[in-house]
Amino acid sequence: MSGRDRQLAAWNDTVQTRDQQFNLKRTALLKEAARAFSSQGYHATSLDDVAKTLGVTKPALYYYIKNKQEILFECHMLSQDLGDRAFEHAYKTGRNGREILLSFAKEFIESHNSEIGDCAVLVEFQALDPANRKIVAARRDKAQHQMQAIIEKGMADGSIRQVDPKLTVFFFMGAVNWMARWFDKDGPKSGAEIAKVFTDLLDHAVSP
Amino acid sequence: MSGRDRQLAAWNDTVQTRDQQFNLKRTALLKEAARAFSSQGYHATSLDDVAKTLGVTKPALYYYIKNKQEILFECHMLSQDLGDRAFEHAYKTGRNGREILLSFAKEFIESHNSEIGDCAVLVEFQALDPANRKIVAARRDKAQHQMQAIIEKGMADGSIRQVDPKLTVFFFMGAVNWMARWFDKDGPKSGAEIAKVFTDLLDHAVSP
Amino acid sequence: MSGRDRQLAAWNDTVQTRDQQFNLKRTALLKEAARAFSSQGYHATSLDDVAKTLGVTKPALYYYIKNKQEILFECHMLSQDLGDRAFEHAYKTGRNGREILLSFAKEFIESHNSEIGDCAVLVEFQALDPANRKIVAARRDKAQHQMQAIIEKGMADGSIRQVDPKLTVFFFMGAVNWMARWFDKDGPKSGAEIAKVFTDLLDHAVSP
Amino acid sequence: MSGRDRQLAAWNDTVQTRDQQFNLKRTALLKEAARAFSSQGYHATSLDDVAKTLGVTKPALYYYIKNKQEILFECHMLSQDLGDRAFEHAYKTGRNGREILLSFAKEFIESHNSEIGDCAVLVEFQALDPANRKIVAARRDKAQHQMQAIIEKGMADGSIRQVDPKLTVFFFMGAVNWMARWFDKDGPKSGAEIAKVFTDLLDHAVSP
DNA sequence: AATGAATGAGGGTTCATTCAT
DNA sequence: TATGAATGAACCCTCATTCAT
Repeated sequence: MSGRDRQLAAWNDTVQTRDQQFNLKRTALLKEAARAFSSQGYHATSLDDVAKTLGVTKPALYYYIKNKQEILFECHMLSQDLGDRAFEHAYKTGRNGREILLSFAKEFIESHNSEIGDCAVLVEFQALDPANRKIVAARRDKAQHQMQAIIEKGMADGSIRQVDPKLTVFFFMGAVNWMARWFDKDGPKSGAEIAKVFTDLLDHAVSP
Repeated sequence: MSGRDRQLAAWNDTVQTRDQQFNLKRTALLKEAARAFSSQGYHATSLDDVAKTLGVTKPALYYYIKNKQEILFECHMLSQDLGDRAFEHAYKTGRNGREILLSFAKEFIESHNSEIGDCAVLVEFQALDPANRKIVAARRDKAQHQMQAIIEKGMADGSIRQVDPKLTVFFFMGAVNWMARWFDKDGPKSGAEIAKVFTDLLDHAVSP
Repeated sequence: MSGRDRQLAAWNDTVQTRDQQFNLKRTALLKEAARAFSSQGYHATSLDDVAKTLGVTKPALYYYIKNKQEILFECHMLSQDLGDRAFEHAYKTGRNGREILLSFAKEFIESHNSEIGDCAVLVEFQALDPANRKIVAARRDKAQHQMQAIIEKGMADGSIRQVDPKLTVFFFMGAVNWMARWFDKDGPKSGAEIAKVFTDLLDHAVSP
Repeated sequence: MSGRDRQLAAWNDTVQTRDQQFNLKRTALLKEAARAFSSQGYHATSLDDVAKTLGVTKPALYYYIKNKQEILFECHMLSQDLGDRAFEHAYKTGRNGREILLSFAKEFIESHNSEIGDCAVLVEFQALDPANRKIVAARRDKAQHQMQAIIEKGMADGSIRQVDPKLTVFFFMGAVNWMARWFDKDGPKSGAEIAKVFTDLLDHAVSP
């Protein structure tokens, strides 16, 4: 059962309670939108397209969301939640800076490929409303600082060579964000395989 | 004299011949559009914005270009020209696979930061018309294969460790393409400095 | 107990028989709609607003009315019923043209302020469907002629000076209809006080 | 040549300079919109209707105005300008409170019937945006106070009997505003005739 | 008797594009 | 060469209305 089909199933499945139904459908909407935003971009995605894919008409979407902006904002929130969880997991499993960094990297990529859309590392920061942008930017900056701190810790404990922490984060996050534009869930490599390769490249890039 | 001012100067400079004038202005248009596309995206950039920045009205642009698509297409061509030149330069200066790869990487980043827009590594492949997309995709695939061949050569001559060539290319090109979204020519790091750091990270990522 | 609360009470009160219940709730609906139409206008009032004020959801309204038009039409009917009753009362109490006119005026204003909404002299004739408009126009014209006849009677019996009967009716009805836009039941003047002042102004306007 | 035709002529007339042309057309737009708002109401008037009457397509209107709200706001401004001019004229011509009041009343009605739309005493205060409403309300309140002051002056100088100044203003302005709903420029009475009748009724209503 | 969910029609607004001047 | 003016297509969003439950 492919990702798209799973979403449509979620939209039509009817065994749950009202509330569960609502949340399932809303999530299906967000995932499909995330997928579309990732592959075509926010402005190039019309709500008509999203609705058609979900098998409903455009106004039906407004039962679940306030407007198009809210979809984009919620997608960012979902993505950042995955980032937070990846951090938590990494802190628990890694024993030094480098291990924490690599654990985060792997988890971050894998979770984005499996949980939102079909690889919906979210991309369109600039399309956010000023108010929403502020919120997203705050979390994003915090995450960036967390990554930098991990790298600095690694440089201190000797597990990471001397690098520019900030640019190293940008370097890696660029590689990851860019996946949204080329990743194909039906392609030759699975999300997990890509996560492994990317993590390995990062490993060598920063190892002493 | 900053990049923006230089473009406006190009638009208004009047000593050249008709033909030179036309080409200068057309190039100024493409650069400004590339800059805008890079920072906000193709669909979020209106021709009104571009025209206003250049100090003309929207219909004036149509004297220099056929339509908005043509701008995007030409920007891709410019970017790919820079890629080709970076390859040529790299083949001349590198003595083994790794040196060629790194030479290309550095040249590619630097030239994009100095010659088109203010770092206009072009980003919106999906916004191209089918016809244009085919052309751009062909060149892009060729460049990708060139990079892969360089990596394979490096693995053969022992200058590059065993990696997945294709994903390594995607990894690095992601990091580079992503620059368009965050690079600030007035920021703390120059394009050349970033090129150095990114090349160094790539170096360690692939070195044996 | 304020007007709004009374309506909500009507909606929720449950001692009556089925039929009484139905009629009470339907009337509560019409009154609240009349109030909303009067203050914001027909097109600016959404059924969602009306439903929310009544503590129900929008589709529930359709149990009591056929559609939004019907509400408007029924409001006009209610208002015109009040007009008819005011005429009956005036004919009984007035002894000459002027007394009849003033009696009607006072009764008309007072009844509108107390019985429908919080002063819902109905205003949106133009928003009626052609079919409904025809019906309402017929009654309205009849009422207008009644008023003109009263004025003419007054001019004949010497209690009213020579005026243009039709424009005098328009003059006064304009003043009254306009109340819907500014009357505030919690304001400094009660409906009865305003009725008195307006009747007095009319009195002097037409007295010999 | 009727009012509607005159507007269309204004739209198409081409002898003036660019700037004059622009202003003429913008004014024609505002007048036609004022006419439509007056007879059907703001929300019931679609820009498509306005455009069609002017012989253009809807987006063409946006060359002259920012959005629908701006039209409504500008109409209020035009109307209030006429009010200001009527006050000035009245202060000059009237020798006591009553004369000033009546002079204002006559001028106000006449100018609205001849200068904006076909009697576009503006009506839809509640449809204004909060920001615009604040501005319009300030001017409206000032005008209301001016009228009250005139009435008080009349009561002081003995030319006006003891009345409630505020309600008297509301009474008369209601009669006048209501004209927008029934006045027909092709009807039996001209604007000037109605102005005369209404002023006469006001005169008797307030005279000692 | 009332609700959750969905639809179709319509309206405001933006924007690439054209054309006469 | 460049502008003013206008258009058509597309999009977001609202709302009255329906229907199964």
